[in-house]
Amino acid sequence: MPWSTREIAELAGTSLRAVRHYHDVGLLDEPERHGNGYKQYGVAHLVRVLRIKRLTDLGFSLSQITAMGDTDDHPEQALRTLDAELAATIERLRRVRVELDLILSQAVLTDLPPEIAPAADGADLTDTDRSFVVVLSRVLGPEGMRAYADMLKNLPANPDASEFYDLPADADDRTRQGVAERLVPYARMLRAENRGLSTLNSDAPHGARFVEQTLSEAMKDLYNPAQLDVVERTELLLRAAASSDDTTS
Amino acid sequence: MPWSTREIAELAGTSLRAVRHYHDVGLLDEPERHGNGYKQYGVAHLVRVLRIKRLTDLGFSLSQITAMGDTDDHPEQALRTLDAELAATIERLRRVRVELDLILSQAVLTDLPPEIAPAADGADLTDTDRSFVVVLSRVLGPEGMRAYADMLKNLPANPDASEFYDLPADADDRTRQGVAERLVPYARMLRAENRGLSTLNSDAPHGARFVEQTLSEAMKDLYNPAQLDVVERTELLLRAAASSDDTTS
DNA sequence: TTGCTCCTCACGTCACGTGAGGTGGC
DNA sequence: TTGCTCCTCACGTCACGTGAGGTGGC
Repeated sequence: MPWSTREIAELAGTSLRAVRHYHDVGLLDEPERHGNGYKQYGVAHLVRVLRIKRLTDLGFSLSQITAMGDTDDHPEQALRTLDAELAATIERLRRVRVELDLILSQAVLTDLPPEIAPAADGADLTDTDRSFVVVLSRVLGPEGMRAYADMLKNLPANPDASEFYDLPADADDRTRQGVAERLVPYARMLRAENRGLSTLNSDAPHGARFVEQTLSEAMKDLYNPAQLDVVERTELLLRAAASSDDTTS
Repeated sequence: MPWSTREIAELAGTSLRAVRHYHDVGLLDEPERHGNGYKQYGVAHLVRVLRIKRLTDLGFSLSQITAMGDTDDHPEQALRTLDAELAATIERLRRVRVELDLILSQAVLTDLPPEIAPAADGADLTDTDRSFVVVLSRVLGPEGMRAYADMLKNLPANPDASEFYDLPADADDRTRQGVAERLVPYARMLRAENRGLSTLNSDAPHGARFVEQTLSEAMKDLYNPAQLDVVERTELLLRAAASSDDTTS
């Protein structure tokens, strides 16, 4: 007595549905049928299903197996190609694991890119800053990001910064001007450290113009009107100081 | 000016369709729209998409990311679980590669199981035998297969075997009887070697009864009527000899 | 009017899993 | 009649890819 569909499936260590699927895609010939319509599989079918099972277990797709045909000889080229693909996949997964281990060991935030994360660990960033850094990381290239990370590391603690972060949206004119003035020395220092960063803009993935637009967009989203006004005022004060330097020199 | 769908996609290093898919599955809130119906994304959206991108790159599924929610803190348990899964996947792929290398170095047939392949290399099997071995390999467990492989290795070359393999389906009675008689000594030897194999039937995956039915089914498919008849005659001759041993002893 | 970008359906991919609904022999 | 196995549709899965057909501002 020949085997039923369930039986070859079990003999081959696969599923009923898989065997039927192999019929559907033309990988496996349909066997003769009994009077009641039941399929009757023979040894040839079992051998075929076993071969398919071995090849899928190795990682071949059904279309690749179709391409190999029904011959006994092993397709050396296909095996070598698969081997190379497996090697590449393993390498990729290994790298992912290295990154995971890094994240786990440093308790580093998952949304910060790995180059910046260690630096950000030292300087304590607000949520807003963190968002800003995330945007920066995509807008600058990896080179720019390294420069930025360096800057963060060398950044001295700034007592006036919290005054800026805590500034309410409806702060009055005098308050804004005061904060801006106290920020000038700090901003000047940032500028000095910052040279490398601005020149690196040119190798950013999307071009310098795009970088500026994107960052200004990000700032509009992240800071309130009073803070944006303070940034503008600080900018003006810096320029005024620079031009008075020019005239006095 | 806020970002368009294509723009956040590019900023996040993903595709237009992926961003829309994240909306569809509720991973990403839809932003405000412009008068013409165009979506307008802000920094919060970009940060969210970047987070999704990082997590999918690490290997999380979208439903896992959904389960993590929108919080900044990294889900330590999820990261550890993923790490373990990656380790397991890498191990599995490594084992597949070892098997691939074995197949490649030995030029071994892909449809023979690895335990038997080296043995089969020495004894030269016909196509029919190979099919038979493939069936055997599934029907006996790995233990049984090792025993069978041992038997194959110790199998002395048999000059009368080819007479059996070449037997035409319409061979006459006398020819069949002759072949059967010449096979008796060889079959007796096989039986002796074979003890271990028969006792191992009990630990086969499907039970001893199933093993016998399956193998007899395989033989009916693989050998012609004359050959099957010879097998039966050899069997009878062996039994007759055994019982005459009993009476004489 | 011609291009370009945006939009919303909606089907396709891959290797099956999982019922739904019906049949045949005990 | 009840239970079991077999059969054939046919929709679901997962993370999007890929047109199809239409709109709005230059």
